[in-house]
Amino acid sequence: MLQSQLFTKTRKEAPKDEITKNAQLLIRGGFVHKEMAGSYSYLPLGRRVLENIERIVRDEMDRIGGQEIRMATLQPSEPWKQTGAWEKVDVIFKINSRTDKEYTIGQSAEEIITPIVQEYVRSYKDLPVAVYQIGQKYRDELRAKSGIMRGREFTMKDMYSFHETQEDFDRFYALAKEAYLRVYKRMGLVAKVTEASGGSFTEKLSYEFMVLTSAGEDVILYCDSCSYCVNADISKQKEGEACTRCTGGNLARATASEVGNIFDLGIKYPKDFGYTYKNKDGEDAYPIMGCFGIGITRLMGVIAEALSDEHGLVWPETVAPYRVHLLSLTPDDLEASSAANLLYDALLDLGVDVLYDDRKGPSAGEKFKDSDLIGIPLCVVVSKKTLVEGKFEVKVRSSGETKILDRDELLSLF
RNA sequence: CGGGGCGUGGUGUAACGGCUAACAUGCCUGGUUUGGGACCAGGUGACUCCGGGUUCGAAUCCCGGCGCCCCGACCA
Repeated sequence: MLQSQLFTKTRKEAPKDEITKNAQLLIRGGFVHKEMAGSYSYLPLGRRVLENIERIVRDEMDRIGGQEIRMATLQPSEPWKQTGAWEKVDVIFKINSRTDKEYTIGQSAEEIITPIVQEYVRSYKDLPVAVYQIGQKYRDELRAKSGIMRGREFTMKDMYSFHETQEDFDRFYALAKEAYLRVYKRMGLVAKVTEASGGSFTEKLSYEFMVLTSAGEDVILYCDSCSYCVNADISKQKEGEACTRCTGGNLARATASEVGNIFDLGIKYPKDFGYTYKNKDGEDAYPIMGCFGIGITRLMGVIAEALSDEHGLVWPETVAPYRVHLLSLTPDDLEASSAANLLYDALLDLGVDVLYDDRKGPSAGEKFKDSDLIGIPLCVVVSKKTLVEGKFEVKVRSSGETKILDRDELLSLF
């Protein structure tokens, strides 16, 4: 991508009403545009980041047998009334057509997926099954906040699984847990599996996946020795007390952001919809159901919060909008600009995603500032200074480490 | 939803109740520059969030609305 053609521009200053780092940096870098409180548009750079996050999530869900679908976002009110959610869940957006028919726009999809699976999965031979989607969710939050981290519209991966037995659910839950932890790790984040309330879903505990960040809205207590972690909301223990799950560990306290969760739904939804399958003995039985969420847009915000520095964003390679930011410092110099053009083409030939700052106006300093702000992992500088020896400067955004390489050395990095 | 704060060119700010609403940045022209948001000159851009009211006179004071942010509550 030629940066001279990129329609978004960076900004020196963030809008004054954005306090959180994720919103400030993402707006300044031209990744997102705010439409209203809790609702953002994703611009070229931001859209590419989201796509990369989605790719990782999709990859891991497919790996544990998830089947991707796409459910309707505009949904009938009836199934929501059937389960009681229409009255009980206050974040549901309710809309009326001009003929006064009631609809909702999806805030979750248990009410949609259960009847779909019911139609096809009728035998124990068809179980277990796990189905997921990645799509927009809409929740009538009383207060949107924290930039893109808590909006009224957001992107979520929601997976639903159906099982014959509790044991089989537990087996799949363990698989999903590992997949979730891989998802976060691949994005450069460290998540903790946290015991939490099941909300209005279930009496049982649920598990939340928490990334430690000061921008988070949850408080967790975690053991400094074992992997035990609990949401402070439901913990009977306090910071500094001894861990009850291991010997020698003490509980530490931290703010964190929830980037995923798992609920054991039991047989609530199959019961509500009269969904039974035939078991081995030919009897009708309710499948046990689980739901598994990952906040895609929130992950983008958490990465922006957790991995940025005073100069701007620092994207991990796996989610970065481009892999290389190629800066042509002296585009008016014929020799330098043709060297940059050749390098750009060579990188494209190798299949490397490159943002090429070929702009003629901005000074060298401005290009460096922009590059730091946008946060692409590798910055390659083409200028007369190093070109006299036939070399290029390569800078790693995260560490600041710099190397002077010739063309072959540079291309061999990819 | 309770409490607090804030609404002025695209963005960030200024302006005692009183002159043509100022400055920076951005954007456009031209020139000069090119290793950390460089410089010079000219230009563009605002019904001061909306609606009422007070006043000779309102960006400024009062009332109502709307919007945004923060704290809390809430959070499938």
